[in-house]
Amino acid sequence: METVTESVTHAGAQAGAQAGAQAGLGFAAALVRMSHLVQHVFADVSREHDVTPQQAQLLCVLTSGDGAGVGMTDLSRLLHLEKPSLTGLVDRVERRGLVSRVRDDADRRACRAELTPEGEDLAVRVHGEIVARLEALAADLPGDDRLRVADTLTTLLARTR
Amino acid sequence: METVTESVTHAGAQAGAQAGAQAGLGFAAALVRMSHLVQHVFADVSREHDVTPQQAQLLCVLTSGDGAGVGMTDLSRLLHLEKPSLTGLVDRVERRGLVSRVRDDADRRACRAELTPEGEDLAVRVHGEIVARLEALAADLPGDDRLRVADTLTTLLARTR
DNA sequence: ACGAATAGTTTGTAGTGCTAACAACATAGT
DNA sequence: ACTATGTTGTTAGCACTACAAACTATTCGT
Repeated sequence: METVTESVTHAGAQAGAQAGAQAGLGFAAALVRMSHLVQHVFADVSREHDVTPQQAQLLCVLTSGDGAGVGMTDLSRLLHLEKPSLTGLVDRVERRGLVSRVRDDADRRACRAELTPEGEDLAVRVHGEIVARLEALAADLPGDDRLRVADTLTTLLARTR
Repeated sequence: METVTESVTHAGAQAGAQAGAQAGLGFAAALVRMSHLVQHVFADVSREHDVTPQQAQLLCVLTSGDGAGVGMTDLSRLLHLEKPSLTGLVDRVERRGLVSRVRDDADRRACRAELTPEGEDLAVRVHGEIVARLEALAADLPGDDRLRVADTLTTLLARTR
């Protein structure tokens, strides 16, 4: 616990020192900045494909499914959204013809969101473009480092489930 | 360049394969997931302090300054926001008494955004809490790995400036 | 069959972020 | 000095995001 507190002070001091220096960001600070960069890439790519980042994320989550569509409740968990937020998001994406709601035969309350062919197409293009840009950013990084980062982050992510 | 293309296909195949497996995410996929996690932490902490993530980010950026405040144009660059978006954001944060606009003596068009004492206080608390949670998440990670990730990401971030 | 739980939607509110159009000031050119 | 041009920040209007509270329709436990 002392380690944590110490790191906080440390990172705070660094952040206050100089904005553009980039000399040895703390672990947390590096993650935060990286997160902003990723969000930025996400926003750029989404915009170029005429959807919002949230809509793009919805499409990408749907591609990960087995193709049978995902229920609204599951989706809200996957996207960390309350149900009313999701209703609106799916509404807007459905209006654009990228997704369609399919009523569940087994449970007449439920419905699943499925990608339309255009939605599938867009999702694949957006996903590919985002991955490509991130890989491109790291292109001149030693392959070893890239692998270690991916592995370490994967481990860290696994612990949060 | 071939490496990039290959990685894309690779990551795409992995993403489609299984959602919860977590076995060896690609570099880009790991970054994207990490980004979502960070965003989530940001949102949680901000909410607990009764501000939005965007407002919290604004406060944090202002603490990094030398205390003399930051001009709106500079802020919009730092936050990747168009100027009208920033006007609104600063309006709302100013209404909450966390920031105040100070007119520039040298250029009477310009103004600088400065943290009020309460804003400074909140910024420090939010920043500390975010860093603490991220460090806590990585607490059971080997210190070596944590350092390497921080260094590699710092290098990567430096190249995008 | 009846009450509680669940799936999703509607309503109302606050905030976000963009473009286009604007007002005020600063600066360079003549 | 004076006008043209650029800069700084704002306003207006739009679409989207996200939430809580309240609602409808259906399912499930007993």
